[in-house]
Amino acid sequence: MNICSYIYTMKDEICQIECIHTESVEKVNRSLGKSSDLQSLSDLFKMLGDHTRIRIINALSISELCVCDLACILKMSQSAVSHQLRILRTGKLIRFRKEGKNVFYSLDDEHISNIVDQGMAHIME
Amino acid sequence: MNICSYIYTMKDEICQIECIHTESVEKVNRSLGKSSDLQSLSDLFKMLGDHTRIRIINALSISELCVCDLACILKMSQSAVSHQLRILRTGKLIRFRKEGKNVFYSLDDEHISNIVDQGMAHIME
DNA sequence: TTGACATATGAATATATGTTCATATATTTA
DNA sequence: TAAATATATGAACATATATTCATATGTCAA
Repeated sequence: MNICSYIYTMKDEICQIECIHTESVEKVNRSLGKSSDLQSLSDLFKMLGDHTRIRIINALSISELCVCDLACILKMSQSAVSHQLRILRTGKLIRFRKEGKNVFYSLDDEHISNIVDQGMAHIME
Repeated sequence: MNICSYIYTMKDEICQIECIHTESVEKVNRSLGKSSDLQSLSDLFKMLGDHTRIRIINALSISELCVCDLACILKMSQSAVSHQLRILRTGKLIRFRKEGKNVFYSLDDEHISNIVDQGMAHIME
C-alpha cells in the first residue's frame, strides 16, 4: 500500500493526488526526519522568528543584561520585554540569574549564537 | 542625553525605566546589529518557524520534488502546500523549475541546509 | 512594617498567520 | 477544441501571537 492509497483510505474519498514521481517520493519518505524532531526544530526557529526576540538575543550576545536594561535598549515597555523573555526562557534559549531586585539574563549556550550567526551570514551574502 | 531621557521626551511622561547598568547598556548600544538586518534575520527564522514549511525544507533537502509529490509526502492538500511554497519562494529559500505541467522545487542554496542542520544539532544535544 | 523599585503575569485587544474552499491559469492529450 | 491534470491564488475563517494595561510578587531600604 503506497502513501496515496493510504490517503485514499484515510480520507475515504477519491484521492486527487496522483503522486507522479513514485521513486522520489519513496526515497524521501525513507529519509524524512522524525516528525517530533521537526516539530522541535520549527519551534526553535519560531522563537528566533520575531523582531523583538531576535533583538533581545542580539543584545544578550553582547552582554548579560537585566530586564530594565533590555527595555531601555529596545525602547519597549518592561512588560513587553518580560513577556518575550519568558518565551525565550521556556524555550531554554536564555538563562537567568537573580541578584537582589534584578534578574540578569544571558544566552544559554554558544549554539544559539552560532545559529544566529549562520542566519546572519545568509542575510549578508 | 541618554536613552532614558530620550524615552522620557518621546513618551512625554515620567519614564519608569531606571537603566540601572549604564555601562552595559552603552556598550550594547554601540555593538547592536542594524535594525534592518535584525528584521531580515527574524524574517528568515520566521519562515523556518512553521511545522509545514520545515517539513517541506526537510523533504527538499533530500530530493527535488514537485508540488503533488510534496502534498503526498506531507499528507496535506495541494493548496495548503502551494501557499507555503509561495512563502518560501518569496523568501528565496527555495527555487523552482517548470517542466510541462509540473513545477519542481528545490532548496535555493547550501546555506539553508546548514542553518537547519545547526538548528537540528541544538535540538539533539 | 511601609514604601519604592524590579520583575512577572493574567486578561484584553489587535494583528498576523495557516488552512480550506472555490476558482483561475497553464499545459498536455485526446 | 475540449477535457484532464498540475499548480496558483483570492477570500473567508479559525487560531496564534505580540503588546498593553492593570496588578501581583518579591526584594531592599528607611
